[in-house]
Amino acid sequence: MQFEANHKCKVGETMVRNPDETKFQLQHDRLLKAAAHCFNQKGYSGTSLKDVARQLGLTDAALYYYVRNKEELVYQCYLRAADIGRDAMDRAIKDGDSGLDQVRLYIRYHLEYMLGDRGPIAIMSEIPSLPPRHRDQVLEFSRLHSLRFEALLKTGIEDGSISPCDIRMTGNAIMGAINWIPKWFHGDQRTAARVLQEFPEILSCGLRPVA
Amino acid sequence: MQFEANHKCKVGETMVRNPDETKFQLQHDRLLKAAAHCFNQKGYSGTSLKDVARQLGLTDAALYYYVRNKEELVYQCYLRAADIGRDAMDRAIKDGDSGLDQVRLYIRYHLEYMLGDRGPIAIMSEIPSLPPRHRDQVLEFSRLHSLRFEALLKTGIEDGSISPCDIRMTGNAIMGAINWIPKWFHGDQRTAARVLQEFPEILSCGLRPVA
DNA sequence: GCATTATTTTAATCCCGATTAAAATTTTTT
DNA sequence: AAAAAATTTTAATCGGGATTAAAATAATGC
Repeated sequence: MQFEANHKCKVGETMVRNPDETKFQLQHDRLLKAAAHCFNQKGYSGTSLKDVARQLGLTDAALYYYVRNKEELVYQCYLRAADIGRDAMDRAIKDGDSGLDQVRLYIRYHLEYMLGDRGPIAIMSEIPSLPPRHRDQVLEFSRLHSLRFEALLKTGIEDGSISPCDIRMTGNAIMGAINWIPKWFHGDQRTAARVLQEFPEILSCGLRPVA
Repeated sequence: MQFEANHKCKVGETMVRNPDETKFQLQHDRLLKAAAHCFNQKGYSGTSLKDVARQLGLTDAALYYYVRNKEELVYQCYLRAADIGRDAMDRAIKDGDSGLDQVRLYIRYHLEYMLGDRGPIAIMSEIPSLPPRHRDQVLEFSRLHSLRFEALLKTGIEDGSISPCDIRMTGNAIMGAINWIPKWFHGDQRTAARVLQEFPEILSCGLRPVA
């Protein structure tokens, strides 16, 4: 994903786009993470741009250099979250053997991202409050992701690694448990390790066939 | 739990407390449910009192007859949620046989309340944004509830109905899956029945000993 | 070191939502 | 039906947070 600065650049005329945008990219990335943290903590409307800015040692007005407005900030946070989720899913499908295996790996990879360098990731809990265009797009991404996850379950049931179940509900349960993590996890590495250790097993062991 | 009107009543003097407070109670209860619905949907800060009032066919100012302010509204929603959770827990412990049985029953009862007449129930996702006094109290209730749930798991492990696991993480996973439901459930009875049918099994089948 | 571009701040504006007091309406009591 | 109490509305205040423009500062290329 590529994000652009808010400032207008007449390319090839007076102003020139910064050829090496790494500085901007880096700050922009920090911004999305700080925002994700705040949004997860206090919700979209509950966090002021000042809150986010404070974490970056900036003024609220400074954020407008990186983002058109607050709504675009959540939007981009959500896009980033979708990206990361997709990434975890892709890897799980590639690396996984059976369906159960892929499910377990997806959970693992996703958690590694959430709790590791790429975290915090915004939980998409306020999609309805986005304006129609963005909402529909994010909703579509979210729907797609759910479908892919459900497909893993289906695969598992077909290859016998997962015992038959209501795919939709099972998917909702597993995703819910994952999405709720930011509500009680507050960054200590001890706990992060424990989550990484336990969750993939907890969330997938109920799927195994009784044999 | 008993809630009082915002209006001051000099009992035994000029003004007399309404002897039959059922009208007030009823409206107050409707208010908490409407608020819970909004809060679950758009978050605490994201919902205006006007939003809540609209659902009741009232003006925003009218709500102040029932609660001191917006914060007290969430607070009471959370107290109500705690009450209902406690209720489900009490019944589960009373009715349940083994630890696993109690866990399953707790999930069942809680879902019946959430999706039935007592719903919607506010998910306590914004405890941190309450003012210190209320926050600490709700946090305590929440902590207690989690402990009781973990105790069920412990009982189950001891009586052999649940296979050994990380109690804390398992509890978090199950509670998370439940708490997330309002994010995707939007009131259709078809789905409600399905949740009720599937969730207790999904969330507890992973606990059984492999044997 | 100068000129240009990139980044941030200062200092306003603007609007929305919470809150309140007083007035109006509805309900209950007698 | 009048009086009292309960409930709701109207109309105002008030502050906070989003947003913007212009100015200031930092960084970079030459």
